[in-house]
Amino acid sequence: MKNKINIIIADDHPIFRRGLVELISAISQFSICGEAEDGNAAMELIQKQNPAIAILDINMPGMNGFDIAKKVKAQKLSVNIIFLTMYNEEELFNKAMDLGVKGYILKECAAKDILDCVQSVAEGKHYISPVISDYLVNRSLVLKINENQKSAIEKLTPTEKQILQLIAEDKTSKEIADKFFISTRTVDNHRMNICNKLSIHGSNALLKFALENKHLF
Amino acid sequence: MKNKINIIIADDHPIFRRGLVELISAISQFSICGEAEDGNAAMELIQKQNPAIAILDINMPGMNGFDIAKKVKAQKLSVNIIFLTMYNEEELFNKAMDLGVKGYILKECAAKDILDCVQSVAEGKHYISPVISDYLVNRSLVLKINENQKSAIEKLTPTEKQILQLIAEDKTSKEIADKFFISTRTVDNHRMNICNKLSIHGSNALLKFALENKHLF
DNA sequence: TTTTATATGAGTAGGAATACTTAGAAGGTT
DNA sequence: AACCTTCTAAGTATTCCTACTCATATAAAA
Repeated sequence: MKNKINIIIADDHPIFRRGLVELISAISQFSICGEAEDGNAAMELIQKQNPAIAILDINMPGMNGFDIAKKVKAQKLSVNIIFLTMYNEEELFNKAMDLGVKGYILKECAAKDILDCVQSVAEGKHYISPVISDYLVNRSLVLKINENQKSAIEKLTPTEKQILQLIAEDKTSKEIADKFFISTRTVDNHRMNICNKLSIHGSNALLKFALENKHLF
Repeated sequence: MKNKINIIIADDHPIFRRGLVELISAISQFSICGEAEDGNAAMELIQKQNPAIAILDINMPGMNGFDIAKKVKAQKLSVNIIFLTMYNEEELFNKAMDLGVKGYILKECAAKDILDCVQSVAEGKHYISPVISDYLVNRSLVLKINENQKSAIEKLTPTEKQILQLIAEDKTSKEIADKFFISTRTVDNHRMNICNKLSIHGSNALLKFALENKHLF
């Protein structure tokens, strides 16, 4: 391994930090190029050392992990951030994802998990503690809300479904009519029938519905 | 624990299956109510035993894991499915998610991870092997495509951004005008300016853009 | 056989967004 | 002082969609 992966670690618990440093530096591929016990020191380290990865405790004196992630994002620094946290809360996790944090692991995780995380992030991938992967699924699928609509979609006739499909693909009524060699008025009628069956109303209601639910049909 | 959680296990490797059974049945909360070494047997077990959880190998003789998941979905059975697989491929994972599979873990995972997975799924949550959580993030965020548009959004003036925000929230020009006590014509002009800056054209172009990119602003 | 569902087409009305032009007022920049 | 940006506003025209009603043909179902 010629080029080691530079990592900085920030955690205000000395003993935990010590354990983490030893765990990671035991891997020849990784190199700890800095340690910090508060957020401000961590931010300085990131700016000066330009590490590949920064492992940050969320709760720290001075700047917390989120403050650092925001600043990194604003300044477009290249460091990949891993959050290491005690608590398992959906809101914190979602905020972290929005800030582009690459790794999110709980402190209760096994040592192997933490190393896997650093490895994955070093390869440019995300790594999320599996106990919080449920949140991630909630983010990506729209499960609950769409359960009703899902059954409503089943009520549509084949032609109606086809038209809904094309609406989701950004086609106008005229384009759809031309494609099927039918009148735009027919398409209009189908649109209205679909609206009624799905109980949606208002301007561009169908387009909105189609865009938000195209994964369902 | 009065009511144990009933689990069936299907895997065509006897030794692995044996290990899994012992691992899980060691937890008093869990009860193995059936074992199968091929997909058809597994499907029968699910239908007869109505277990809370089915742990399925993807590659099995007869029906594979996906076939079973499809049938379970079609028949609306209440069993929660966990996939246990050797290989780490994004397509398989995405298919599994679409079929409503609750747990997805690699066989290389630690015993603790597998137990955590069963526990999470028993609680109705999802549990995804962290080494594949990257796929999940790719599903939920639209990262790459929107990188260009991200910079374009920066060109908007504060007022324009605010209006774009409200468009994404499903407000009409009139509603936006009323909210800010300005003319709808002013809002119209802002809309047009935004369209020009973002280089988007066509009917309802802004609404489409706003809905697809609301996570960016 | 009567009814129902589906697909087709049209009339009329109005709301909403896009497209393009012009223009005044307020603020800061050079 | 001249210039530029931003926000404000209006005129005019067109396209698209929604809303409601009516009508016909066909095929399936009761």
